[in-house]
Amino acid sequence: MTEIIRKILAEALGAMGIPVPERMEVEVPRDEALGDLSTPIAMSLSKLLRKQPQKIAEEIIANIRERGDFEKIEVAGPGFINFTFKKEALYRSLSGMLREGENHITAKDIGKGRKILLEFVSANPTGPLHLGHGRGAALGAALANLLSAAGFRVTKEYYINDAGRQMALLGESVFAKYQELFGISRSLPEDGYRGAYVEDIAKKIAENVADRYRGLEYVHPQSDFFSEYACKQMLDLIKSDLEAFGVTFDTWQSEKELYDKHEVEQAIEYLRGRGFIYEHEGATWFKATEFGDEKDRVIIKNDGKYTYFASDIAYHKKKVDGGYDELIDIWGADHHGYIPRVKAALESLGYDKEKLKVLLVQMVSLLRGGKPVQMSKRAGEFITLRDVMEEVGADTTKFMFLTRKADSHLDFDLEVAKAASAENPVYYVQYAYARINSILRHAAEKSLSISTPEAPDGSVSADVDLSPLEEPEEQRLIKKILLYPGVFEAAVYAREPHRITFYLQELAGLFHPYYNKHRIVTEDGRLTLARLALSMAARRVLKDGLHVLGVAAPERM
RNA sequence: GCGCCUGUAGCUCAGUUGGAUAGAGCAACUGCCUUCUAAGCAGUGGGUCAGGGGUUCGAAUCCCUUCAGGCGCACCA
Repeated sequence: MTEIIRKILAEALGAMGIPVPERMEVEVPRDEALGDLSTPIAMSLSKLLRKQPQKIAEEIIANIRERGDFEKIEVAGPGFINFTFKKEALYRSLSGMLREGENHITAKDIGKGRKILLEFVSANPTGPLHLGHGRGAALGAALANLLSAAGFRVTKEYYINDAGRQMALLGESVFAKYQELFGISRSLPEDGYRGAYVEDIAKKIAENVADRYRGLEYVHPQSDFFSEYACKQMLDLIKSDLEAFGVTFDTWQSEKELYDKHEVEQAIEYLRGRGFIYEHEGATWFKATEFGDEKDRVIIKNDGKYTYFASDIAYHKKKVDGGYDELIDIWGADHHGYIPRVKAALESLGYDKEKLKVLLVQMVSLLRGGKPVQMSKRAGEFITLRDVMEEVGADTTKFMFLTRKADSHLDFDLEVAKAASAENPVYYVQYAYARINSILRHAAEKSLSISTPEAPDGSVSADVDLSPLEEPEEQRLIKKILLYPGVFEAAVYAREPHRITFYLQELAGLFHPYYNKHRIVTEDGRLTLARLALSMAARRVLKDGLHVLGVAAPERM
């Protein structure tokens, strides 16, 4: 519907010789009595044209050619142009949507096949995923679904930090536990890992190799064996946690591999050739300040070891070289200070830094009954993503994450999430979907069903006469359903899946009262078919939206 | 000290990139199942949009400032 308004506005402005603004705002008026859709465009043009908004609005209206779809178009308030559709126009749009099936939503093809590399989670394989990772996972997966549905070619990537000190620490921690299994006391390294999972891995190794490494020192080659084994175990655990959470990846990029294939060296040498690398006090530095960062950054320490940033340069070079039109990184907000240097790296490599978009996910505070849950990774006491999934459920957890925009802090209260489970927003939306399915089943028993591309087994064509839908609840529902493509599009442009979440709650919030007040399946065949068609349309949008969010759409509850 | 994020109903959060009288869910209170699913519905109460200044036709939204919370400011990852 918003598309129709934009089109006729553009035509009218064109006829008036006014340049069409890039972004024409079309919104739903606060009060439905004002109209179905509204635009403040006359007010925004007021300054440019040096005319009163009301006058401009009137002129625009006078220049609108195709007004056949509208009951009325009028100026209101300080200069809004309000549009009210004819019922027939709404019925026509809804019929079109039913006929087109899934294509209706993605038909616009915003992405036009452009390639996006979406990197998210990328948690170090040194411990299980926690709730903050879950938030990134939920957002990343939803964003990938959203962008894919909009016609982008999205690759979901997980970057594995399997090189460097942390892996050595993990290996040594496991090694210490392994020795303990044979009654040999070894102190953990100072910053070692203490979780129960460390012991689990040690036990697994003992099962496999028995006492082969008993009593040895933590040096090559056993150090490599332990750290690599532990890393693999952790990755398996992370993968299975993500899978249980319903999040999958297309590619897993290993940091170690960047070193093994000399891609880090090559990237640095390339930059050295361009004059952005220098030696100072025994270390190798990158001239980040040339590209707007606060200070230059060390990439090789004076002990000869690379910093994390060194491999990140190579990694992001690899990303761009992969032929992607856009890179999206989802990071925890605690890494925000890192953005300027990575952008600097991209620029120094000769790439457009605007290609990279970093989405920051704010911290999650885990509460139980209003009190913070104490978590200490060092002591190995923390609640993992899996714990939360088992306690409150994956769908609820995801939905909670996706009802917030990424950059706001989040209090996740286990008691609230659980206690409210019966009246959780996620169930409200899912219930609407399940309820519609129940109605359709009921209708099918009475040999009443309608055929649409997604339900081809029906006996009646989608060209149902919708004109019996005259109740205000029905009008509201139709309009809300027809708004979905616009909401979807806005969510895509803003890269904000949470807009879908809120829309779905609103849609469910119209269907439930409708259901409660009116019967879908009645003695009146014409009315019944029309209502079934409306329900089908709502069902499709709910299903599509839930799919984007990565939340289950249950046939029954 | 500097930088980034946040501050909206008792609680958790939206607010369509500056638009009309600021919304939803929880929580509280009152009603509704013989009928397609009560995980639902109908109704009631609830606000100095942290405070102050500015920009303009118009500000929760943009700018400045104060306050509060969080997170960063490594030759850590």
